[in-house]
Amino acid sequence: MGILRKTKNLETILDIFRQSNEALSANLLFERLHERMNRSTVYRLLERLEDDGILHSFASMDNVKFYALRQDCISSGDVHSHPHFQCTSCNQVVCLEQEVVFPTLNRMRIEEAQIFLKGQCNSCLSQ
Amino acid sequence: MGILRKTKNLETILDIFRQSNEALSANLLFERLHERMNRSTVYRLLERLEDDGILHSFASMDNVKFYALRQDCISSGDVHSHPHFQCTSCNQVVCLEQEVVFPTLNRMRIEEAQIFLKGQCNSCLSQ
DNA sequence: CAACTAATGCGACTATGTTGCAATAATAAA
DNA sequence: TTTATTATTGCAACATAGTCGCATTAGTTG
Ligand SMILES: [Mn+2]
Ligand SMILES: [Mn+2]
Ligand SMILES: [Zn+2]
Ligand SMILES: [Zn+2]
Repeated sequence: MGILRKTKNLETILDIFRQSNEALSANLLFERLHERMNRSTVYRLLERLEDDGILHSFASMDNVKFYALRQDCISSGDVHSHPHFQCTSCNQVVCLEQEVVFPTLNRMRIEEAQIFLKGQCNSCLSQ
Repeated sequence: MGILRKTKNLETILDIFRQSNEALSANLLFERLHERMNRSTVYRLLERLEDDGILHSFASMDNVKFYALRQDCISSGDVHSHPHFQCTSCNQVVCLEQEVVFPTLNRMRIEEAQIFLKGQCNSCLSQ
């Protein structure tokens, strides 16, 4: 798969991700677009951008799929993953820098890992 | 909150959790009940059992809420959490024993943490 | 037993996400 | 530039997970 055509909608969505370092759900994105893009299109573009390796996705604790720009990451035999954090005050979701490595455990082969944290973000703490 | 009345439905659901150490979603539970309990009742009982501290819940990577019996766990200032694991072959979801402690980070106050792992479980690996 | 009210079933509803299809627009070919 | 090709879009209908109001049922208490 991958991006075949560079459309206006695709550029619009990419710009939103580039203009902030937040992670966004399809619905949050849809709201920021002031509903000027069809809901299906938003979902399809997010999927395409993930297939293409430009975005990555993860599930929030509320069972909502979030997307964020993919940073280059280490690859090796072990599974790598960075945590995601949601502030319980301002609700912002962000990728945390710190990479976590999951060593192969004795009794199971780990292939994918997700760490999701909730709490108070720095800017909400200092208010 | 908490359990006020010990009903048949409640016992039925608790028995299913006690008879295996799996984690289950509302729908998986509904299927195991051979649809002999109303869907809303399943959701409501899961919520009640969680409020009462008998079950705990977490989100799977597919954005589905899973429940499992709550084991007694350490409490201290730090946030404690055990990982959850889903086998990509047999789809079983289980709680892992190992506790993970999240120390308070410099720039944010962590209040809740979730680790979700996917891969091959022991019994699927040895086949 | 009767009285009280939590729990249940039912149906309608919300939120999130998916899909088929005809129309549109990005790209390639002429 | 114009035309042809087909990926992308909007739309509507659908799917799945979960919630809620309300009348009925069934634990619990005395
Ligand atoms: Mn991330
Ligand atoms: Mn668990
Ligand atoms: Zn915040
Ligand atoms: Zn397995």
